Amino acid sequence: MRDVAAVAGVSVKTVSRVVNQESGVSEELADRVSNAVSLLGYRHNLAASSLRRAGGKTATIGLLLEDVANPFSSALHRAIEDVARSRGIMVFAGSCDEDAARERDVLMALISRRVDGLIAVPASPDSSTLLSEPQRAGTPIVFVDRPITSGAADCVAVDNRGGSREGVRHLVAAGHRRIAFLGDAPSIWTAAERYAGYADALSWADLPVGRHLVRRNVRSSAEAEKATLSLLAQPDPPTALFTGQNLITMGAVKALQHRGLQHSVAVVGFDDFAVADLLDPAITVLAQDAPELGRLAAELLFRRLDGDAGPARHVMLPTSLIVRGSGEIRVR
Amino acid sequence: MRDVAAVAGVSVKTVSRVVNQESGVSEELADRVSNAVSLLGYRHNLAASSLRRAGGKTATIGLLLEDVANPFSSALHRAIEDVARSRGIMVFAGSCDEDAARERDVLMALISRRVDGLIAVPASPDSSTLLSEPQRAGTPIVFVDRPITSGAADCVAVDNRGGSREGVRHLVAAGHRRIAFLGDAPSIWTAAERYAGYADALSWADLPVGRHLVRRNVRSSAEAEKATLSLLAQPDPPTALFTGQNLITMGAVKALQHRGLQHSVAVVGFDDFAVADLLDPAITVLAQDAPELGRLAAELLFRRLDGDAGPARHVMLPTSLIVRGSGEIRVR
DNA sequence: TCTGCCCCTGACAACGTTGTCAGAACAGTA
DNA sequence: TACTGTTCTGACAACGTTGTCAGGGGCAGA
Repeated sequence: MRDVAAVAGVSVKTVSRVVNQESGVSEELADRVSNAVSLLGYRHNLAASSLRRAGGKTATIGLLLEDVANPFSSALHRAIEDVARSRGIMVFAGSCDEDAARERDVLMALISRRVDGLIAVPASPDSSTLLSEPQRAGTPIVFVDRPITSGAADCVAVDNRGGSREGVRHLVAAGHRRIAFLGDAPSIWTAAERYAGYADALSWADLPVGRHLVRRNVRSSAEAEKATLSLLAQPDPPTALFTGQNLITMGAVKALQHRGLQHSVAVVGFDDFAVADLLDPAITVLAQDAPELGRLAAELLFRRLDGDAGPARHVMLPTSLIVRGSGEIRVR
Repeated sequence: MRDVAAVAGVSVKTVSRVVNQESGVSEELADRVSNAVSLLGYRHNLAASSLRRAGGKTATIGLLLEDVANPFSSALHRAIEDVARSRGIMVFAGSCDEDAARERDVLMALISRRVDGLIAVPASPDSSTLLSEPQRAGTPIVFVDRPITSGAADCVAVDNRGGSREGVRHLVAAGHRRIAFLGDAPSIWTAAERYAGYADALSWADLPVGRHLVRRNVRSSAEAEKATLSLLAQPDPPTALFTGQNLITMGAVKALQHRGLQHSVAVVGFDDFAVADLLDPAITVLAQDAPELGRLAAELLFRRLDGDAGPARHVMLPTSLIVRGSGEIRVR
């Protein structure tokens, strides 16, 4: 900037004014400065700028995701990026792998970089650092997909419980009475909610929640496949499966295909996935609108950055049941 | 930091020393400082630090992707993140949507933020800004998935042409002589290479490249579906399809299912995708190792950041043919 | 001609750090 | 005791920018 000023024969402050498009610089000087800028290939240094500027805004937000490579996370990421970009803001994204220690590391790295705001999918609902550290630093944080129970904070999530209830009722309506549940670890809030919805629907239909029909610690597609095989090998096997997550759905379908039961055992899965409609039968799912979730979270965050100091808001989005075939297989 | 110094009764420089874990601070003072740090909840400001520090490193790299939400891009992203994190470096990722103007915007935003290095999937092979701007700023850049032709630069890519050749030969070996090609816009380097591999294989087998069997501007799954239907409606329809990208593969499969031809028309696709093995028939694909691609790109970049000033390197990874059924359907 | 006002412009300090260097305190040696 | 060397500490300037404020010049009105 000093060099530009020297070439243009003005002061650095005038260069600063031109670069920031402030008013009150004569056209002639502005032109001289612009020319010097392109001559020297000068690029504005945002870090130095935000250091001095009021509020020290860095035009940067941080994103704590489960895994940037997972389709749900990356759909959130993209939606948030789009909102951020419309305001000239860049996004740091970090993967936490459902691991509290890793989550804390990423959080601290983001705070060190003085992000203006944070959006997080919390690994655990009772993380205290996720609330206290941003608060201490004066950085607003919005939670997506899962709330946090250790304090009040903005949150955008889907109606996991209601959606699951609807999905399981759909199976009941097809005549099923032995409906199995396969889900992620109950420590994950969404998995717990989805199980609760399953239990709701069964009790609404006056059906018992059979322990032998429930698998609540399924962590991967391969585990889902094994768990499904073990469910099917029982004396009184389920006639329908409710799967609590897309990887689990895929594993379960694989197991059904393996046993040649894909046309006789019904499946409803939580979360849509690519080509679910190309399978035979096509898979009935409860879809959640991840882009919308991300967009809303970003807008909540930017409202905070714009000065909104109102009470914490909770936004709940509905899921939608997409009927494709696998969930409409009637009981034999 | 000034506050911490006041509380600990030392100078700011001593606080700086403790925070950076420099040697040569007596244990007593270091303890006093540490206590003051946690008492006040002080957090190191990396932006200010990098402003002053030699070389002005920001411990940050930038990633220019096609779309953070696309599975290939996000797999790259994750692999790069993992290498970066092991060095305490955060990653900015931006989506360019194959659009040169958008790419330029993201690039400039990253340069303004003084990223230490860049990794890019270039939208076009002859972008000059993508080389000149980082060079001017002294920021090393590594290209992934596609090279850039307008100058010498590090690049990590897959053997698109060789892989496609292998895939098409596989179809030829199953007796096919009318093999269609469906691919993305030829302006995208990978699409052009894959088409070249297709043409190579046909000429190797002394088969003509029939214009009526080639569709080179397919941009989405829906377009692929339409294009496939039009190919099949011809008087002399193809007996096999070679699809140049996973969304195209999905669209083509959908069209085949629609016409009930999935068991009579062979398909080999470039790029693997989730549940390709659950379809009926399961889809034979040429898989590329995206995480490895990302890892290698990140390591090349960090080698540059560590001072390697050698000539530009090109790394080429092989693809692997995964035989699953759809590509082994023999000609009737 | 002088006063007052507005418009431009630039000098200077400050943002939160760290590199440089000099000084203080102490121990060891002649 | 005087000198040297080592270890620890702090004052100061600087990184690249912008907020603040004051000064210079031009113009209208008295």
